[in-house]
Amino acid sequence: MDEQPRLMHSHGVGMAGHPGLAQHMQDGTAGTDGEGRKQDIGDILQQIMTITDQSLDEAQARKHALNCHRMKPALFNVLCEIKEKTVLSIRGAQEEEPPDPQLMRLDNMLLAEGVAGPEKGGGSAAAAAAAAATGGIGADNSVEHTDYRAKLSQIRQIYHTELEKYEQACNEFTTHVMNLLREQSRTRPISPKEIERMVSIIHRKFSSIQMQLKQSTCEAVMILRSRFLDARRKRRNFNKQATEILNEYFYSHLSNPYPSEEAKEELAKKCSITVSQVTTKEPSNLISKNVSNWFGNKRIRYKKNIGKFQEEANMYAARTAVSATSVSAHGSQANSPSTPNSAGSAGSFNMSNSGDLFMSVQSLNGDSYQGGQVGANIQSQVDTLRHVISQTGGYSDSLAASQMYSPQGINTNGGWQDAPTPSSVTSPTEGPGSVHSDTSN
DNA sequence: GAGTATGATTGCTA
DNA sequence: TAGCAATCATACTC
Repeated sequence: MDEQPRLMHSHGVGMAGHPGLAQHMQDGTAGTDGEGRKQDIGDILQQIMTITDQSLDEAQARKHALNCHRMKPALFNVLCEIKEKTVLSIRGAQEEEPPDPQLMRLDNMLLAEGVAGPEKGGGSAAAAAAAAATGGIGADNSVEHTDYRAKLSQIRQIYHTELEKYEQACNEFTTHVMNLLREQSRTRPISPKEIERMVSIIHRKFSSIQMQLKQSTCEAVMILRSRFLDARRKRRNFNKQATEILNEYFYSHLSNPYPSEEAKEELAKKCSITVSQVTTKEPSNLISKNVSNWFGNKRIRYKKNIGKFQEEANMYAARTAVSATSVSAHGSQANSPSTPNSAGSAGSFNMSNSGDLFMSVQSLNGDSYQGGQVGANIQSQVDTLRHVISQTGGYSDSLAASQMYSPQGINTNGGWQDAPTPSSVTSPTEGPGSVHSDTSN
């Protein structure tokens, strides 16, 4: 039996937290004979093997007895030697891992959004950027800005609460495992490296949970951002007055409903179009863009379904006609909306009183109307009067029976005949007067 | 909740 | 680049 010298030799390995054990081991083997030791080791091993079958109290008592056993230090020493030999196998796992690039991306994003790191006003930078994208000013916007910040702040709060919980749980669990290992180190050799490794395993597990938290937080921020920035979600109908003004212009320029840039801006101002209704990416055209949209939609929808717009056209035509008559009768020189594209237009666009329209004066179709300074150029007055006349049967001879009203300016191809710019109006396959609907709706 | 109205966007053309 | 046509997405109405 060549074990004796090894049993006697202590390497002092695996005494973590228990420096006294090494000394105990060195002292514990003196004065024993070979046969007796064999018996003792057999007993100890037997007791260890059966300890799990016992009750907690019994096991504790047995453990205490084992710890006090005279052969325990020798056995412990053997275990230390074995441990020393096998420790090489776990060395590879000890190496530092490079930081996870995905985790870094998530961290960076959370920092940029103001969710992680120091409080930066609840993501005000991001909110400001988003606000800039939608125009940057206006009461609506500030409300949305506040809303965005509140929601971001909520996300931040949840994130930090959860993170704190995870960290606390991680610390508790680590402490628990370390205590367990220290306790176990009384009966089996456990190196500090082994404890470190165990701790790092625990940390890795918890950091993967944290990564999930970071990922879902990022997703929440992205959803919030996209909702805040998505202009389509923020569509607001123009108010009634704005629609009146735009319709007024449209029907009074039916022969050429293509307002110039200046006219668009003037209309936008008159309509008090809010920032939330301006969603172009190009700041230079912020205001007139939605007017362009409105006219674009109007032209197409009017052309597609003239029948549907008949009544509306009559109403506005009548209003404008009355206005023109009134203006003419009073000999006033009303400034009219400039329509550079339309022949005969003159003067600058001025709808200064259009906000007070439609009061007191009875129009041809019974609507009330204020004979104010409605901006209408000569061409548009002619258009309107023709329209009214056509409605009252004045042009009946020249109109096909199916065409209650031949819209001024729309040619047989569906385009506005005297409009120089919309040269691409070629697609309608049915003539004006046929009823379409906006197919998407 | 379904149907409709309407402002905005996208892709294309001239 | 403006405008058309189709489409989307939301608001509004019943």
